[in-house]
Amino acid sequence: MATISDVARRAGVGVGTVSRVINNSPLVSDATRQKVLKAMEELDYVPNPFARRLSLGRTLTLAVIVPFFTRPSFVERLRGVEAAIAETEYDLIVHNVETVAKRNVYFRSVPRPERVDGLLIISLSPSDEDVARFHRAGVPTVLVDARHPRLPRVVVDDVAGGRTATRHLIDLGHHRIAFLGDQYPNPFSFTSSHERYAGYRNALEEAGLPVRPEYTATGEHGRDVARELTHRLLSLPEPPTAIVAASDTQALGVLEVAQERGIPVPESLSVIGYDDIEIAEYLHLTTIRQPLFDSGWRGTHLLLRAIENGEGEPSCDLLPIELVVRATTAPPAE
Amino acid sequence: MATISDVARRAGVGVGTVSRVINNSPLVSDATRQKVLKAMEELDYVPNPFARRLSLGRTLTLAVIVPFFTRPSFVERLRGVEAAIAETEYDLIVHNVETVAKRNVYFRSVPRPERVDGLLIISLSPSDEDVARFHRAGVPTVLVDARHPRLPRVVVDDVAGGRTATRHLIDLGHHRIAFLGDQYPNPFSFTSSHERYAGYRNALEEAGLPVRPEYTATGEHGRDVARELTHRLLSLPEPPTAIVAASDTQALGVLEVAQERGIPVPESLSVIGYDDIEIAEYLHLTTIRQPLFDSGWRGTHLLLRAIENGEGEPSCDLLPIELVVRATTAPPAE
DNA sequence: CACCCTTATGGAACCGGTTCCATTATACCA
DNA sequence: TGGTATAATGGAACCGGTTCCATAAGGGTG
Repeated sequence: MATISDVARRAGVGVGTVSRVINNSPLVSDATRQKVLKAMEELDYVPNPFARRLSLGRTLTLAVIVPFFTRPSFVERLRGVEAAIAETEYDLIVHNVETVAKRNVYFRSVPRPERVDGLLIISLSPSDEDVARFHRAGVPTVLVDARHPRLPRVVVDDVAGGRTATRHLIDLGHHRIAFLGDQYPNPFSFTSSHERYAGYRNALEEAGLPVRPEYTATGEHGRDVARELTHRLLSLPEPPTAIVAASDTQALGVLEVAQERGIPVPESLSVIGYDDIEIAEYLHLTTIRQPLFDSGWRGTHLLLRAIENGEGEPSCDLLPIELVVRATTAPPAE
Repeated sequence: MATISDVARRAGVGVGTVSRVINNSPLVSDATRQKVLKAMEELDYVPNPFARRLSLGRTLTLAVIVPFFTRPSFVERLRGVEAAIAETEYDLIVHNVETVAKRNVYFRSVPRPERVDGLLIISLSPSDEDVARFHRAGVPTVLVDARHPRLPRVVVDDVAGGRTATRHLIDLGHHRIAFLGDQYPNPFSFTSSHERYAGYRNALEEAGLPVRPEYTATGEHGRDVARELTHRLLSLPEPPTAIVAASDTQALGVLEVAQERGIPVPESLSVIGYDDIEIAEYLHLTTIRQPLFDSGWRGTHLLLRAIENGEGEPSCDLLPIELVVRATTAPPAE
């Protein structure tokens, strides 16, 4: 591979001049610039990025730590991140977290200034201790779909989302509304389901409806667990006429069980999901849409700005949610 | 940040010795090793990876070029890649391709020895010219779900998959079987749909059934286009009693249209998909399962081996496919 | 014409590691 | 006891860039 001094020799100039051409310095005459560009072309020269980074003292690398990057909602966020980074000179390294141990390892080993210029964390809320470490390391860090008062973040208002979903059912005339979500606390400290639950409670209270404890069903995230929970809810002496699911995936479990038990949706049971993943449209699932791609995109821009200008006061971008009414919600039977 | 000479100074040794400790050289006495480890601990020292790479002359980085990394089947392959790399000291850089222009840019700029130690290409078949360039650059390259005679690759036998799917329908008693897939040639040179089509034809011919041109419907990949194509097939004077779809996504489009037109599945129309993505199980879709995660995993190991031992004769790993019979296929009505 | 300022340029020093070579200390052997 | 192989160590050179500093050439001014 050709190096910068090969180019310098061929063009009959010094290495400093070649470097200046590479970095578009105005301190090069046009004639010289042409000579150098010609030599670079002839040698098929591309600067060694690692030498460049070492010398610049910047890594030109961003890392993202993301849990379960196969789940559709995380993939969509990642796509936003990728799209934003593709326009820059940064490389992106993705760290996929599937166990708490892995998360802890990454939280310790990734945010180091000699490793990355910035860190993006998706859907994982770091502890105070973690955040203190990030700050000590001096690595700008941005959260997407996660919270910490001392870090800039892009979030959607999950409380409002839960409230909107529940409100929609109340407006249709439902009184017996159940909530099905992730258990809380959970090993990863995922909070979104819990906040949607808070919104659910708010909406009930605002409408003067009781919050019946037997109508709260939580468990590990996933369709299979959601199925079990649904069976439990529908076997109650007085079963709910509507279910708010904390995610579309869980709503799928509900729909599946309803079908198995011969309960027509939406005639005898209304179901609302959350996320509006691709399959939701196919299934005509009423749901709460959140701007997944956009959250990744904006988080990345927040991070790039923090790297540019220093961190400043941690900002909090609140993205809007949107109710998408399809065919799984309707007024109750009676 | 502490550097290697800070550690050397603190431990009262030379930088060479510290480097030997870092790299587990046996040429360090136990006493010295302990002193150095203690100094590293106290200074919270971690070697600068970029300096290390520059000095080693290896990038310790692998790149993967993957199209549409939100599509479920690609995500699952990527997860296999990620899992294999997480066990090594390599970093992974993901390049997402959504346009032909982007693919061409990545095919030119990514495979450079000063940039990556190895390249993995998923589902994109490079041209002869591309491959010649890869070889000239001296970057070991492995294909997953793509083919080129001069590159090692991990593929599934798409012809066999298409034949198995079609055969299943023939065995059920169908005679009027249509194929719905991607158009070919297409801008990305995706070949899998076309090969599945070849398998479809083989199966028909083996069974002595005619290949009716009006039963071949191809178009851009996606559910919406699949819907249109399905409408066309079902509006034929003699509509098919079964449809082989080249992917689960396209099978979803078929199911959706069948439902809209009030055609019961599988009683009046059998549908079989391909991939066995997560949602297929939920929809009880009969399909061909291919080992997606495993393909990424094995491709990565092939690449690591090629980096270790030099490339040798390009190998071709053929992964098995499997028929998964669920509830969307049955004998024809009459 | 001497002076100063600006523009262009070459090249050494540096980024933080690895590795090779020279040197010293120790052990073993005849 | 001298000689030699071996283990342990320090440090210079190097990887391939960037940047700063010194220097030269040209242009304008009094």
